[in-house]
Formats: sequence, C-alpha cells, structure tokens
Amino acid sequence: MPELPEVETSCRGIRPHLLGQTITKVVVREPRLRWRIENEIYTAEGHEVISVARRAKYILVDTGVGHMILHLGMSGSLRVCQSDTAVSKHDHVDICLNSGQCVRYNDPRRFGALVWTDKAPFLHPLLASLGPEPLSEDFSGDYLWRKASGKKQLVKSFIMDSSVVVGVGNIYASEALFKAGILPTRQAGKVSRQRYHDLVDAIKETLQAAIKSGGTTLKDFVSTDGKPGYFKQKLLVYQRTGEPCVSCQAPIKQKRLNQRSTFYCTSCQR
DNA sequence: AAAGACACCTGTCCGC
DNA sequence: TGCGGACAGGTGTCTT
Repeated sequence: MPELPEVETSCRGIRPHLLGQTITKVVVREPRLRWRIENEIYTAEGHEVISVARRAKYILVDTGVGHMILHLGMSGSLRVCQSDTAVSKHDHVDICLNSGQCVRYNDPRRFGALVWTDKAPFLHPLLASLGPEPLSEDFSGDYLWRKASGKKQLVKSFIMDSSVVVGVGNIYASEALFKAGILPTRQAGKVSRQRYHDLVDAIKETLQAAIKSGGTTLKDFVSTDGKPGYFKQKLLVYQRTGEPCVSCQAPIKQKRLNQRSTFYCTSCQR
C-alpha cells in the first residue's frame, strides 16, 4: 500500500498505542523480509517506546536503547490488535506491549524491512543519503530546479529519486506531473524554474490531500486492517488509461517508463 | 558519475 | 477450471 501518505497514516495510527508502552516481546514468525530480521531486534524487549516518527517511507521507533527501522515495501501494512488475536497469513512480526496489544506487521510480498540500529537512525545507511521531506520548507521549486540542472534523466524518474526528494512514489509522481502540466518524459534538466515551482506545489498539494483523506480512516485503524481506499476516488490520471482527462476530455495515455506504468494527458501536459 | 535494468516475493487478473 | 504471463504502491544493487 505504501506511498508516503499511507506510511504517515500508519505511523499516526500506531503512535498512540506505542508511546509510553513497554515492549514486552517481539515475535518474529517469518524473518525473511527484504533483509533477514537480525536477532538484535530483541534488544527492544523490556524497553519503553519513547517516540514513533517517520522519515521518508521509514517508520522509526525509539526505545531508548536503539531504534527499530520499519519499512512497508510494496505490500506491507500495520495494525494494532490484541496480542492473542489469531494470526493471518503473512503476519510476520508482532511488537507486543504491556497494554496487551501488539503492532502486527503483515506483508505478502516481503519487500518490507525491520532493521535494528543502536546509532542515530539518520546515520543508518538506509537513511543517510535521503533528500528532503516533500512537505518541508527545504523542498522548494528553486531547490528542485538547481538539483535538476544538467540532468538528462526523465523528470518522472528524477522526482522519484529518493536522494532528490523522498516520498514521491509511482502513483503520486504521475498525479503531480499532471497537476503541474509537465510531461513525464521531459528531461529533468530541461524543465524551467517556473515549472519546477508549479511541480513542487503540485507534489505538496497531492501528498497533503492524500494524508488528509488517509486521516479519515485513522479512527477505525485499530479495528480494521488499516487499508484505506482513499486514493482511488481522487486520482486524476493514475490507472485511468483511455478515460477522459478531467480537464480536457482527451483520453489518458499510459506508457512504461523505467519499468513503471506512467499515466498522463498529452494535451494538458507539455 | 549517471542512468537504466534487475532483483527480491506473492497475489490477482486477463486471455486462451 | 486451469495455466501462463503480465502486472502491482519500493528501492538497493548491479550493469552499462
């Protein structure tokens, strides 16, 4: 599920259940995620959760003696349930709490990760070379324009590069480029400064709106599996191949760019 | 150095 | 109904 809004929603969903709780047990039923879950993860047992934060699409759980770094990959999800709730297929990990609840990690494709670090999490190799958060002030039109200078890469690939900016996944890359009126096949270095300003605005708007919609599913996060259907209804181009453009009625086109499906309108995007 | 391809995995859907 | 193939929200690593 996870684009950034989904990860943010998951992070907000689990935070109140984790904060101030002691981790009584970490149950690993299937250690073979993207990387094998190392035994160090059990260091967390007996320690209190001090904070739950998000950086890019990583969820960071601070235990005081180290951090859990959690990633949901393509198909991962988290939910909060009682520790004795029957497990379902692909429920790989439980983080059990003294409240009797646990955070349960489910991931059919196992592209996700659960990593332990006893150093500052931002120094971890997975996080060390990440670009700015898309919703921060550091992410501006000027920043993106300067960064794009001389790049021959497609603008879509460019904004999906996590060293440029984090959290722009395949869905929102198409969506934001449509809103900004930029063809995904443009070379990054050939897009004007003004258009990068428009693109940054579009990325921020798109992500913010999605987080807001994700928020509406927050209240029943505990009881449901936390799968929000928020984006489907608001998507302007993604998976709308052949359907009329919301702006000009021309049929939406689809093309594969760097092995990723890409959706756009040839008359609204230049 | 930069850009693109590939790999990791399971589930689902579509055409034959 | 079954089977093969394509595809799916990510991203580290390998190859050009």
